[in-house]
Amino acid sequence: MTISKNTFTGEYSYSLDAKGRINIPAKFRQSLSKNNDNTFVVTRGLDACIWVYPIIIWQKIETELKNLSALSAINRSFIRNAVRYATITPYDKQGRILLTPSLIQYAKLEKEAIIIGMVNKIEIWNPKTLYETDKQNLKLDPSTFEDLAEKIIL
Amino acid sequence: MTISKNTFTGEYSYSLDAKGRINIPAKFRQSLSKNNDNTFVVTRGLDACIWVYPIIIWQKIETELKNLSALSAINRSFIRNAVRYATITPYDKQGRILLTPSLIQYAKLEKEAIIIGMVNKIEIWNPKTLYETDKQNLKLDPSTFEDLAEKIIL
DNA sequence: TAGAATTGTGGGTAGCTGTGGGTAATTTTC
DNA sequence: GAAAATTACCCACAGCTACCCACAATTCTA
Repeated sequence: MTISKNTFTGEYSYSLDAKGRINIPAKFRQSLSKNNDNTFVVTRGLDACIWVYPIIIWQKIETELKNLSALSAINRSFIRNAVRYATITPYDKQGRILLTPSLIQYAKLEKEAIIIGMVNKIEIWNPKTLYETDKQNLKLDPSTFEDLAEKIIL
Repeated sequence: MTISKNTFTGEYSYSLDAKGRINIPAKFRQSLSKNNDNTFVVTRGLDACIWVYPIIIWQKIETELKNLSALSAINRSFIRNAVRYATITPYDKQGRILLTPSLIQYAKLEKEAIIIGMVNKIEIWNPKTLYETDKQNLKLDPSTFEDLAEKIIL
């Protein structure tokens, strides 16, 4: 099989229900390798969104974090945000994961949500916040974008 | 076999059906190497068209994206824009791929569509848009082409 | 040139997906 | 320890998608 596992692409529109559950797109679930045990890890993203990792990938990240120097301020901040709010969440028979109230509040999620595949992780956004963030990003240094694009996009 | 694999040339006219499916020219499918599993990746082009990659080629892009650190906001934004419109699509027994409504809208596709081989990827255009873009490009500074000519031997 | 195979296009349907809600089990509170 | 609140697990169902078949037009072959 050539299709790579634990890799996610595409943008989907889903809805958060009254119980705080949200469906993970079927395509994403099918992309999971079996040793994930139908389980994700959800945590705060560095943007105002929720990050969802296959548990296998998350375990690698944890290992790397242990090796990071605690001296750097950015590392400390990253560890604090990423690890502290991380929750292990298996999905139910319908393919939904349960989000904690804290994460829902952090991402300002309401009923409507955008789910984006980010290659090795998944992002869950409030559509409005995503739109605002997109607008902000246009102001980032365009030459860096072009450098990246020339290197990566064929 | 002399023609190199995963390489596409020529221009074809095909039609998008009511379900959003479009046929990939048989010659293009035959050019695919077997490890593609009859699968393409479709995404937004930089022009108002749809880009179609053999999945093997796309996976190189994915690998590069995975190596970008998520600590940088520019990287995150770049990854998001690069993959958010990308969908993995195997073609059916008749050789058709399924386009998402979002992509169809982006390329302003109607029933008639032009499919162009662009060496390592394929472009799908609305004929009108292609015609307009061609006209625009004639107005570009001819020295741009000369710069390219120095880099690439035709 | 005639027959055979392939190609492009249309449509039907079984099964899956996304969403809502119910109930029993568990935990919390007083 | 009993009542209340929360959680985990189950079922239902409408809408959609993936897959299948059909067929005409074109291309290939002998």
